[in-house]
Amino acid sequence: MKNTGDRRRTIYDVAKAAGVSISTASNALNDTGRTNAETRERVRRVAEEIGFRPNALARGLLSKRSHAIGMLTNDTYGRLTLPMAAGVSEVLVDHGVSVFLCATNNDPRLAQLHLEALLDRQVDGIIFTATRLDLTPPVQLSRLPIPVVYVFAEGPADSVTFFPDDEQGARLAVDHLKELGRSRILHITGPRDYLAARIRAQSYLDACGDGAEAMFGDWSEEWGHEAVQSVFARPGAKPDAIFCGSDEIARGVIDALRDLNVEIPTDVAVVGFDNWEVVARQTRPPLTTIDMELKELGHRAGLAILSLSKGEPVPAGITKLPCRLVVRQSCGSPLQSG
Amino acid sequence: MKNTGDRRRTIYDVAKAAGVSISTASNALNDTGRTNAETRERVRRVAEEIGFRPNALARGLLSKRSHAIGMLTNDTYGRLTLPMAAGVSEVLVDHGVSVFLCATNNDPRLAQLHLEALLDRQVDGIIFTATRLDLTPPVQLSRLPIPVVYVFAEGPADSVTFFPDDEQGARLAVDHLKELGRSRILHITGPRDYLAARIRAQSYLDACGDGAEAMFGDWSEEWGHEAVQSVFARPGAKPDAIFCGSDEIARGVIDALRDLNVEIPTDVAVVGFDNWEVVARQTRPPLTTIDMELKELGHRAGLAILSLSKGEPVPAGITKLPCRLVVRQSCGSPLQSG
DNA sequence: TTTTTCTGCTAAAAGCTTTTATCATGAATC
DNA sequence: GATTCATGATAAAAGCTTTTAGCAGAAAAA
Repeated sequence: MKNTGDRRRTIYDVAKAAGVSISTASNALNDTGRTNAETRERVRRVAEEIGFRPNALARGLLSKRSHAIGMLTNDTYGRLTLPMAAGVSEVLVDHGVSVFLCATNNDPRLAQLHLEALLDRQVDGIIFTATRLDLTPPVQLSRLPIPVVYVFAEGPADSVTFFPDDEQGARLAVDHLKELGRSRILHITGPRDYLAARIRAQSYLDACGDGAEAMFGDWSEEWGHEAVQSVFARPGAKPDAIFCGSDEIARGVIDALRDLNVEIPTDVAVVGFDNWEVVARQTRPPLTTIDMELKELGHRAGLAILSLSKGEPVPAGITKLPCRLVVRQSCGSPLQSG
Repeated sequence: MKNTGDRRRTIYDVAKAAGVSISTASNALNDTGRTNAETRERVRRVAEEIGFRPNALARGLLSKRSHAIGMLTNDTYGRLTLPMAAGVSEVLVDHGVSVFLCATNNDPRLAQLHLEALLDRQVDGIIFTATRLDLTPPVQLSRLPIPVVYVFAEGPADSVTFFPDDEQGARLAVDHLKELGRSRILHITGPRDYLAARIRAQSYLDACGDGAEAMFGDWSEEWGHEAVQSVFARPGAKPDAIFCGSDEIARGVIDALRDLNVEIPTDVAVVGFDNWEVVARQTRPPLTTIDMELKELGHRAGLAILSLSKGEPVPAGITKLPCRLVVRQSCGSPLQSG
């Protein structure tokens, strides 16, 4: 007889069926107060039998913790957001915390609406995420009565923020190329006004020293193509490796190299950035690239907001999570190239 | 003096500040009962001043409607889910309804956990979405006390389900090619065990009649490439148009054609399916393709679950939403080709 | 035996809102 | 002047849970 009635079972039903008071039922179920072991077991069995599940609304109303958080994103496309959101949700579901997803489309009115809805719902915290590091939220998040964590987005100075470690990621790519014996490494990346592009480029320049060249453009395949054409058209030594600021750019680079009959990886090795599987797996040859560990970023943000919502201290400032090198075939193996 | 205290303002604070009772305050704010116009205004002004916002938990507890819904997805990647989720959220936020996003990763345990959490939260309904039409949920959704809507996923016979109209979408593609004077149209698509692939293929065969050929394979670029190579390697007439089952396949097709020095669109026109902008915009030439209107699908699903949760009737069965042709440059214009 | 301590349980309050039923008050009707 | 009516306000209940304070009974200590 599992909850066949039309109305949800309440703790009152449990108490009645077990022949105890409501408080005893509550104590038995939550292991609070003093309860006889035998009674406790009976209450629990009855609760199970009639399919009792506590009402999260009533619980939240009393405890002032709703065990829900809001995730505010201004990414419409979802390539970055969904893996992070899945990571957040995955790590929190085991703590009984659910996630409201709010897509703001970067529209301040929509963002404000979502924010108010979240506050009305007494969420325990908010995770703000964007599609780029240096984008501030479309709505004021700084004077909120609940904690806020920023992931892949710029927060105020003293806020808790998680970034992928673009500097380390870029170094990973360059070091990999160097280990394979490449020395003339070129960097083709996105627009200079993207913080991530600047960080990666600087890291590349620091690692490669003299002769290094970073070409800024768009986050597009077209730009990768165009950049390679211009580099191979001009006189002078040609690069033997290209480190790209994104997988899309890498894709354009690979296409252009093929058009020029340049062999990959024999003549030129290519490394991408993003590990956007659907692109990186499909290039010919499959692309060696840098994974930003978006899901892990989500895990960390989720745990951070969880701690903050419990009042536990979390170190403020920017935490950079290491990227991971994913080796496929666009650089060759050390053996091949050696 | 906007809520500078440490605790949220309640209706009790409003009542006190306005010098009325709690019930009067509630009536004034919600336009219920009988209230003097002057009192009503005063209460509202005070509420605004002290920054009162009703507690959704208390409200939901009483009304038994939480004004929240759950969205259960088994898509890890997010290319389909996030646009739909954004659509759902966008249409519901104006009705004061928020969306819990639950990524199940197709793991029954995780799905069960999420489902229970949603029920505990008294959500007003659940939207289940998958990455393919013929995938059933990883958890039992049929005997729930709340309505369920299926989007882009297979539901039980009498359920409310929304699909993109693959048949019409395929016809849109074929008709477009025919209008441009193409007659030998080939279809390269994904695995035969995907319902969507079968529907699109059948629609194509119906529209093209004799000589039409549908090649089933993978949803990958590689397969598109491979298929083109084999077709152009065998003797006989070559196609003057290729309708692809996905943009990724189309991308492989375009690459292969370029390798073969076949001009696009002069020699062969190409149409894709998905309007996955990041792919479709980046092919050379940019891809004419079919958009499944995922956001609109989300809108409709959101409105359906809203109606159902209010007890309003919603026609059961599968509703197919029309796809849209997005013309770029991979088919040429009627003028060019005419 | 009387007092203290412990055990197991319970009544009641609190959390915040909406709704129902009730209560004054002044105006209108008889 | 007595009765009805309409108005504007209010007290209290309901929704479901957890927690606090307290109560009875039994066991232990005096």
